[in-house]
Formats: sequence, C-alpha cells, structure tokens
Amino acid sequence: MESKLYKEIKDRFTEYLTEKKLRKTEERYIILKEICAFSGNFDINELYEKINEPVFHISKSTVYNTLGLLLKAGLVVSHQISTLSVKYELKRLAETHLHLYCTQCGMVRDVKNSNLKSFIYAMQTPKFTPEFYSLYVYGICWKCEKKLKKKVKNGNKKAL
Amino acid sequence: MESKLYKEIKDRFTEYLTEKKLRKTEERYIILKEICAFSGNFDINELYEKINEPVFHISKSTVYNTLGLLLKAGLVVSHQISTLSVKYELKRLAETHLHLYCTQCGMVRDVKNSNLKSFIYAMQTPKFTPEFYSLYVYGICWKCEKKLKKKVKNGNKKAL
DNA sequence: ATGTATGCAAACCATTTGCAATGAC
DNA sequence: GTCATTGCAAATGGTTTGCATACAT
Repeated sequence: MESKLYKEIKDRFTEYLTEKKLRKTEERYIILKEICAFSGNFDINELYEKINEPVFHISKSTVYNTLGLLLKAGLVVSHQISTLSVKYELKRLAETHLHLYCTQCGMVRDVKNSNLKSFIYAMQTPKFTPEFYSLYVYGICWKCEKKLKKKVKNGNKKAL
Repeated sequence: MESKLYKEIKDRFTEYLTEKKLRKTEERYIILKEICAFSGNFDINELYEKINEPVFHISKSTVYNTLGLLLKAGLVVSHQISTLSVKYELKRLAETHLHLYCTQCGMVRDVKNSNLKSFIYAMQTPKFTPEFYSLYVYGICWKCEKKLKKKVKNGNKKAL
C-alpha cells in the first residue's frame, strides 16, 4: 500500500535525483517508503531492521548513503540527542513537532504544536538564513518519575 | 581573576559534591573555572586545550568525568548537533540562548532571546516534567551564502 | 559503454571502560 | 586507612571509507 505521503515525497525525491543526475535505484525508493511509514522519529537500526524484514536485503552502507541523500535533499532531518543515537524524521512531520527527551531512560516523544513554527520563524536571526529548526525539551518522563519517587522513599540519596 | 559567575556556580557545585559525598578535587574546580570563562558553547577539545595551556596537566578522562558530573548536577547542558561534535554550555547561559547551526560549515552561533524561555515553558507537555530545552535553527550563515552565490554564478549545479 | 551505486570489510575516532597509582576525607 | 579520583592505555561501537562488483542511464 502506497501512502499519500509517500507518493508526494517520492516525487520530490525523484525530482532531486534527476536534477543532480543521480540514479533512481530500487533500494532508494524502498528506504524512502519505509521512512514514510514512521509516524515520528526513528534511528538507523529501527529503519534497517524494518527494511530487511523478513527477506529483502539492503546493506547498512546503502541505508546511510540514502539517508545522507535525503538530508541533502531536505526531505529528512536528523536529531542527534545523545552520543549513542542519531534520530531521523521526515521533515514534513518534524516541522510541527517538538521533542521530549527523558534524561533518565533516553525515550524521545514527538509532540505536535502548531504555534511553534510561526513563533520560531518570527524571530530575528541576523546574518543567517534559517531553513529548519528543532526543539528538544529535556526532562523526566512519567514512568521514570514514578521510579524516582520510589527510590527517594527508600532513602536512596545517590545517583540522580 | 575569579568571575562573579564562577563564584556562584562553584558554590552550587560544592553543594552538589557535598550532598552526593563526592570529593572536591583541584582538577574539578579548575575545569569548572575554565567552563565559566566561555561566553557560549564549546566542545571538549576547546576546553581541554584551554585547561592545559601552557602547563598544568589534566587528562581527557578527567575532563569527560567532570563534564558528566556537571551535567548531572544540572550546571552544564550538552548539545549534540552533528555526529562529530558535542557542544557544551553553562546552563545559566544556555537558558536564554538559541543556536544557529550552519549546515554548510558547521558553525554554531548562540543568540540571546528572552521571550524563548517563557514561550517554551508555557507549552503543555503531558506526562512529562520539563527541566531544560534547547532550540537549534539550521540554515546557512552569511559567509557560506556568499560562497554559494558565487558557485551558482559559475554554473556549479552539483553538491549542495 | 560509462561511471554511479551497492555491499562487504576495514578504518576511523569520539567516548567509555579497566585498572594501578594517587590523594581527599 | 579507606575508597573515590586521576590518568594512562585499551576497548567500544556508530559512522565513514575503500574498493570490487553490479547495474542505471
């Protein structure tokens, strides 16, 4: 099933490949299709596993390569939050998203906020042409907060 | 010369170390002092070189260790923008800053904006307790824009 | 036919880990 | 004296690079 979103973004990717005289390979479109099926952020491993399940084989190099192309084409954005994981997201979705990052468990939750875009683009940024933004809010998620409260009750004063 | 900022943050670090029963070593205070001397973001190498110039020697392990502590203590925040560089910043300064990131040359410029804080904390974040945020605006800096215009004039259509 | 793309393996490099020696308490 | 911290060296692991083979144009 080809989603409406995929169809639209696929066309823009094709335009990009044509303009830059790059090849339209099957792998690239398979990767893009799987990316469009995510509703929010994902990392390279989630994408890699999804693509190669259960059979078709596309190497990690190619996944990296294609993600790089999509970043350059402005169709995907990357969020590097912690040392251990780069998250990617369709630019289209990311534009109205902000990202809640739990500093305890590393969870990232995307939250929609439609005021954000206009607020940010209304700001002055001298000598700089903005193209995109990303907002991370760091804090503690609900689950971790519960766990922490338990610990405090038990008199555990160590470890934040 | 001990800055006012350093004095204040040093006291909060001391409180933290005391509370957690950690040791107050000379190295930790030297590192904190140099951090306070930055007016905006810095990376591990800039910090490391500044500390060990021209004589005193503190190892990179210790710098990493101390940065980790300061992050836990909530005195410093980290921004991981690209794969190759984690940037750090005093939380105190970062709270009113947003970050302009040039996707061409990798430059990061901190810009003060006093409306930001209240706008962001006014947002609803269900099941999540926010503690800090960071906003990156990606785009093209002035210098790179000039260079790109030249390239386009010369008919270079390749490489974004 | 030409030269880009794929996919494997090896290289890279920032960060983390292990551990003996040091030093804060 | 005890045990956290330092600093070196080695390990780790995500990402990048090199190159032979495959394939889009």
